Amino acid sequence: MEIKCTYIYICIVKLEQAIQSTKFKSEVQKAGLNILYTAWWLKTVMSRELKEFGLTHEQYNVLRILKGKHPELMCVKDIACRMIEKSSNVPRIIDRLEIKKLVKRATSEADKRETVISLTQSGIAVLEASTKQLNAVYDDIMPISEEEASSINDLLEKVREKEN
Amino acid sequence: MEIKCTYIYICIVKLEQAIQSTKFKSEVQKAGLNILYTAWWLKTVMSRELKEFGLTHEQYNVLRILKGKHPELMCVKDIACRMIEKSSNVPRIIDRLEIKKLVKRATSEADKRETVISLTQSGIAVLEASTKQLNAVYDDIMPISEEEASSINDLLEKVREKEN
DNA sequence: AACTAATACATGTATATACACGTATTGTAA
DNA sequence: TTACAATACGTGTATATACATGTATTAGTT
Repeated sequence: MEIKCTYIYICIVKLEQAIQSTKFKSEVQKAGLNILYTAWWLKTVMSRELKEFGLTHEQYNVLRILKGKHPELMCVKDIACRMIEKSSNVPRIIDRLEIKKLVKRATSEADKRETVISLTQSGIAVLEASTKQLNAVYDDIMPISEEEASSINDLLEKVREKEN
Repeated sequence: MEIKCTYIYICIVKLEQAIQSTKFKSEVQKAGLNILYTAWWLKTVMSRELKEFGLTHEQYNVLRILKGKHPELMCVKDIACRMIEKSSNVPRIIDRLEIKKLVKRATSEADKRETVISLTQSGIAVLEASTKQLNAVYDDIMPISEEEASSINDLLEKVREKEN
């Protein structure tokens, strides 16, 4: 795949080629870099697809979370704790989605501190179309078996074991 | 580990807890989310350490790349192609490093379009101290064997196989 | 009931990301 | 040799990230 960046065109597979480095302190350190690089690569591929729908990666993530509870309303903190990147500024992401009329904001009756968010019909439509596209791409770009995927899941959870 | 975020405190290990979701379309999709989440987690842990040295993750990355060729000078594009996140805006990262006197800019004699960058003594000192700290943390937070790390490396490279 | 702490979220700032574009310099071709 | 394309990198814009702070509301304490 050719990814256009500001300064370079890349077409790479191995980490050594990707970051032009051959000496790693250990396999563990290399794994750390590999995780960071693979995440960047995944985000780049997905963002490219989402762009067609006028969505960023994080905007899509918020829509997907809302869909998970739809037609229930969700408050900002419940969305935030489901985000992949926990430090995302959810109110601001909702700002952009609201401008595009993909979600609606309202003040909660039960607790007036809370802002409750709901998907609009337009939001549902955009989410469904983009999800369909994204799933197709996902299947295509991740040529691994369910068993291999399971191994990755187990190993990554072991990596994070000491979340202390 | 307790990570302070704008809205929440988290103390989690399993992806299901991390993003409050139990239904994944497949192990492959879960692996995608796991990679994204683990990368965010790693960056957060490393950034916390780097903060003591007044460095961001990407600023550290640029210093590390410069060190790899030191005392050779490097131009901006050679730094860019070694970055983990390829879309980083390297000139701007160098701006911040220059303000902190950790690197020096000069125009290349051979090609006047190029800006060549070099580490200052202060830059070397800060890099060495932060690397020492970071390596200790790395060893501590990634409790996996070299063999397990190798598996991760092989699997992630398989994930990116279709970089087409 | 009044006071204080905690919670929810909006907003502000510095930096980074993603991408477009402008300017200077170099390479290439008519 | 003059034009034109390519390259290098700085700069501008919108959004996101990371974090601090302000305001309104609720919960808890005396």
